[in-house]
Amino acid sequence: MTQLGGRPTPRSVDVARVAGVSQKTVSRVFNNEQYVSAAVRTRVLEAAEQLGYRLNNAARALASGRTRSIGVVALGTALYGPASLLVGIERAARETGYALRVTNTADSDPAGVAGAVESLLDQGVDGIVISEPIDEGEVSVRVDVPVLVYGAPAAFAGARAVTAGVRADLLARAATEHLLDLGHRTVHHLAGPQRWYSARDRLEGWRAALADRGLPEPSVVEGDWSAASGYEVGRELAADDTVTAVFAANDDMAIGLIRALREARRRVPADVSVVGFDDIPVADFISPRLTTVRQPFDAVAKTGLELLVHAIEKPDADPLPVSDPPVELVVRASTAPPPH
Amino acid sequence: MTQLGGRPTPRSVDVARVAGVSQKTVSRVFNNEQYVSAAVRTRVLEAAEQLGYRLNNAARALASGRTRSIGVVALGTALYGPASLLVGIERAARETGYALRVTNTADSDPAGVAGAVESLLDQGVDGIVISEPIDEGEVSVRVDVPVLVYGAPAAFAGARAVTAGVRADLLARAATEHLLDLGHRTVHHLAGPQRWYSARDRLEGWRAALADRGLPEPSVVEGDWSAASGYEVGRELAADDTVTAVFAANDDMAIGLIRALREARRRVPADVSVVGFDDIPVADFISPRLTTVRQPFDAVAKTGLELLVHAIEKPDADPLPVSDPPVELVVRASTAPPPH
DNA sequence: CGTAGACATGACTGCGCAGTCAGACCCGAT
DNA sequence: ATCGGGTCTGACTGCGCAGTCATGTCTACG
Repeated sequence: MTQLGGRPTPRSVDVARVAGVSQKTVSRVFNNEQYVSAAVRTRVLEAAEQLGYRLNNAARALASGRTRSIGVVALGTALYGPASLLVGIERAARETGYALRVTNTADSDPAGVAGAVESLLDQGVDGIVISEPIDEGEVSVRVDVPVLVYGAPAAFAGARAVTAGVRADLLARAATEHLLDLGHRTVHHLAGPQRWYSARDRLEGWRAALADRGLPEPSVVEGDWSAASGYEVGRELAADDTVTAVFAANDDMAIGLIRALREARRRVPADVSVVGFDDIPVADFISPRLTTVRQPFDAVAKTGLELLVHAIEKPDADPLPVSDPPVELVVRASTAPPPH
Repeated sequence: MTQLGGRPTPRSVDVARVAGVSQKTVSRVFNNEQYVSAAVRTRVLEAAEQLGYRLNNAARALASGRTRSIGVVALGTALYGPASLLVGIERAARETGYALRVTNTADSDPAGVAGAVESLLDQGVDGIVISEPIDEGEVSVRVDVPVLVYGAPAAFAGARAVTAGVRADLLARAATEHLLDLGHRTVHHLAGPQRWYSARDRLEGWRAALADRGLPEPSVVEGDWSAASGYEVGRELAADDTVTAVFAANDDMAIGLIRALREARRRVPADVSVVGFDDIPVADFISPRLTTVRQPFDAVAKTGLELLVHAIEKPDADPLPVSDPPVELVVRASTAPPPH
C-alpha cells in the first residue's frame, strides 16, 4: 500500500522523509515561512519535485481555517457586461493568489442571490463577490466573511461589505451630456431592467445630466438588456417624432432600437442620435458605427478584488482608499446634431 | 469561548449535543445516508437549523477524499461562444451537485492550459473541464482525475479523458450547404484562429461540404474571432469579384466582414451572401439580419458534465453513450442566391 | 420460540496539514 | 565567560468530518 504498484499520492510526511526533515519543515517551505535555511528549502523542494508532491488543500484549509478561495455570485448570462466583469475578476483573482468558486443565480432560481451566497458559504470561501447585483428586496443571509458588491449599495450584506466603484452613473451622464452638447433639446432613455442596480445607476446618471441643465425629464422606456427588447420598446420611441436623441442602457438594446428606428424610416443619426453603453466588440462594425461609453472592467475588477482581499486579510485595518475609474466616451457615427 | 459573546461557528458535535445524538448520526443526516429514523433526522435538522450549522467542506473533503468540486479551465474572454459555454457548464454543474472552480488561461499566459490544470489540481478537484481548447502542442500534465474536453481530441489528457460533442463541423457543414443550395458556385471561408480546435472543426465542416459536391476549395483567410479581424481580412475577400458567398467562423467576424464588403460597395446579400456562426443575440437586429447557425450550448454543456460526473463517480463503468446535438440553421437576410 | 436479517445508532479513529511551543544553535554585546 | 536575541528545526496536537466496526433493536419466518 505504500511501495508497490500504483503508489498513493504523496503527503508532506513522505516529502519530509525523503528530504530528511520533519513534516513541519515541509509545511514551512510550502508556506514560504521565514526561518528555513536555503539548504533545507532546496532539499525539500527537490524531494517534493521528485515525488510529485502536491499540497492537499482540504487539509490545509481544515488546519488553518482559511480556504484561500473567493466565491463569485455570477449571473448565468453571456451578456457582455457581466461576462467581461467575470473575466476581469478571474484575472484579478489570479494575481491575488485566491482561487475562485463560481455560482450562478439563474433568473428562474427562486433562491436568487441569497441561495447562491448560501451555497458559496457551504462550500467554504474566505470572501464573496457579488458580480452584478439585482435588487431582490429583503435579502438576509448571515454572512461572516467580507462581501464585495460591484456597483450596488452594500445593503445586501452585513457590516463587512465593501463596494467597488463601477460608477455607471458617471458614464451615463457623459453619454447624455454628449447628446446634449450636440444640441439636442432633450435626451430619451431606453433603460435597463430596474431591478438591476447597474440599470438604476445608468438611469440616475441620465437624470442628473438633464437636471443639471434644468431640462424636463421625458418618460422612460424599459427593456431587459436584450436587443430584442430594445427593438420592442424602441418602436414606441421610433413612433414619437419629438424623439431626436436616445441614450440606451446597453449596446444590445441600442442595436435593437436602431432597427426599430430604421423600420420607422427614421435615419440614424440624421433624424435620431443613439448612444449605447458597454462598447461591445461589434459596436465599431455595425451600421451606423455605434457611439457608446466603455466600462473599464479590468480595472474595476482589480481594485474591487484588492479591496476584498484587504478586508479578508486585515479585517481590522481601515478600508483602502478608492478612486473612481476613468470615464471613456467613444464617439462614432450614431450621433449627430439634431435635424432642422 | 463556547458560550459567551460571539459564539464560534457550530460543529457537527454541537448539533449532535443539541439533538441528543452522536456526531456520526449528524454526519449521516447531512449525507442523506440510509438507516436514520425519521424522528432522529428531524431532530438533527432542527438542531442544525437552530444553531445555524453549516457542514465544513474542508473537513468533509479531507475525511472523504472527495472535494465534490469540478475545475473549469476557461479562456479569459468574453467571446459569446466561450462565455455561453461557461454559463451552460455552471448551470449543469448546479444540477449535479458539484461546485465549480474556475481558472483562466490568458492568451498571454505562458503556462497555458497546463498551468491552469496544475493550478486546479493544486486546489483539489474531482474532475476537470477544458472549455474551449487550444492546441498548444505537447501538453503533458500528470492528471489523476477525469478530464472533459469540449470539442477537441482527447489527446490533451491521459487515459481518463472524455469528449463532449459540440460537433462544430456539422454546423459548419450545414452553413456551407445552405449557401451551395442557394446556387453559389463555391463558398469562401473566413476561418477562426487555427490553434483553436473549434476553428479547425468549422474549417473541416466547410471543407467536407465542398468536397461532397466535388467543388474546388478556395483559399482560406483567417481571423482571430474579433469583428476587427473580420473586417481586416474581409477586405481581401471584398476585393475579389469571384467571391459571392462566405461562411464566417463566427458572427463577430461576419459582422466585420459585412462592413468590409459594404465599404467595397458590395451589397449583402445581393452581391455577396454571408453566413455566421453562433447566433449572437444581436444577429437578428443588425443590417442585414444575419443568417447563422446556433450551437446548443446548454445541451452540450449538460451532456458533457453528465459524462464527467459519470467518469468521476463510476470510474470503472462503461462510458455513457452520447448522441450528437441537433444542428440548427437560422436563415435570415444575409444570404440570397448569387447575382446574375 | 429461536434465529437470520434488516434497521438504527454510537465509539473510535484517521484524513494531511498548520499552530503552538520547546528546544538547539549561532552571533554579538556585555 | 555570560547573556540576550535572532535563527532554525522538530514533537506534539487538533482542525471537523466520514469510514469502519461493533452493538443493539426490531421484524419475519421456519
